[in-house]
Amino acid sequence: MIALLDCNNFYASCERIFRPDLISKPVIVLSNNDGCVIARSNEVKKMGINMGIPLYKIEKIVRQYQINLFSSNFSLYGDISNRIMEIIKNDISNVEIYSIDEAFIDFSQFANYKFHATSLMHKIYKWTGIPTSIGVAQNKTLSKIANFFAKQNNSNFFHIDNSELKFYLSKMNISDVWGIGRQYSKFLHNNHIYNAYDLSKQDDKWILDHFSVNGLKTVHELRGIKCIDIVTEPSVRKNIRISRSFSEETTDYFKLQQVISTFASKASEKLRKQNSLCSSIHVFIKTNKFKTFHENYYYSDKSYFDSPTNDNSLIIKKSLEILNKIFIPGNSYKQAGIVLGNFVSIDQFQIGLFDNLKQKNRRYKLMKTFDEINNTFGSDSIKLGSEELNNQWRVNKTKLSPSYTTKWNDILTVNI
DNA sequence: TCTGGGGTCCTAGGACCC
DNA sequence: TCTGGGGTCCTAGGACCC
Repeated sequence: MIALLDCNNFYASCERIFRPDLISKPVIVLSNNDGCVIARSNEVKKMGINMGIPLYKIEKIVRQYQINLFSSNFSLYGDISNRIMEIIKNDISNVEIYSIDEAFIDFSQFANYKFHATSLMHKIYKWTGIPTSIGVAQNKTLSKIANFFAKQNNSNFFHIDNSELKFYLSKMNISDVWGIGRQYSKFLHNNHIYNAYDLSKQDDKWILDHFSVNGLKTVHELRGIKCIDIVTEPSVRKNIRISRSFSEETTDYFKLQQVISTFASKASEKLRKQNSLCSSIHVFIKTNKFKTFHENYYYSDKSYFDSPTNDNSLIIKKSLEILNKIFIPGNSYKQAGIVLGNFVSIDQFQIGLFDNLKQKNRRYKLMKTFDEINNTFGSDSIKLGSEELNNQWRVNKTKLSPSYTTKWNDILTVNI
């Protein structure tokens, strides 16, 4: 038996931890630059405000119902998430942290699912203030569905037995099934398949012809067969991507150089954290796609390193070379990003024929010290000269809450 | 009139997830 | 005026090999 634990309206709930006055009031969390809605409290969901809608389209309703808006505060959400996952892992060993607010938990050792689920949710709420719900079923896909019903019934817990599959799957819209996205839904609708039960009855060959093997796994799981395992070991990233939209468009090459340098530096820091070296780097800049009707708005190129690296300055240097190639003067850019790829583990690194080992070791030590300083004294304590000193023009977060749990300066003061 | 068979590797693009 | 960010996996097709 597999349980899916899901934090209810996670980002909105995080904002409420230190603002209990907002409990049962409408709360929205916005994307970077306060652009789109990325999390909604139940009150907001009931108003019919959809996920991903741009803020400017709902301004009237926001004013009318006095919805509380927040800029996204990922250091807060990440920290709360870590605490929740620790609580779960303390109790149960076989856990897959699936996303910032979800975990698959092996429940097969338990006889009384409801008892264990309820006590876990109770503990999480007591220790962190985050409300959660748990769905239990035969496999991952079905536990997602059970969780869906837990939320729908406001019961926080739901168990689906294999004998009840027909009943519940028939009530499950095809587009709400895990693994069925917009394109697949459209295709299935065109073929008169509307709910999860319909899908589970389809012929294997037909599924394989129109979907990938993952589609077939989903269908088998709907039939109650276990196909997708719990992955308890956190996997090493295969790509590291950093990109941002800007609050103001820019034509300034120098500004873009600073932005790309900063992204390259941050990405290489992540790379070092997971003990990897990258062999390729991909840089892109975009003009405003909502304003560009005639031509291409996406400019990018990819380049390879002679020898895999996680050296800040090499990665920055290469990224700026690419920027120089793709930059077109006169264009007004709205977004930029970099992706590091083709990783090798630092332990399995093959020394190149022309590598200067002594130099490499010195750089390695330098990077280590660089990271140690930033870890000890806070990120951005030191950075390379080509990076931005401040990025105030770049990202707009006017409604940012304090980082209550991760910054000394933001810690809560209690007056007695 | 007419051009084999069997394989690997890489990449771009498309699907999905949160 | 104002539209996010960061991932994974699979497949088709091209290039190349013998």
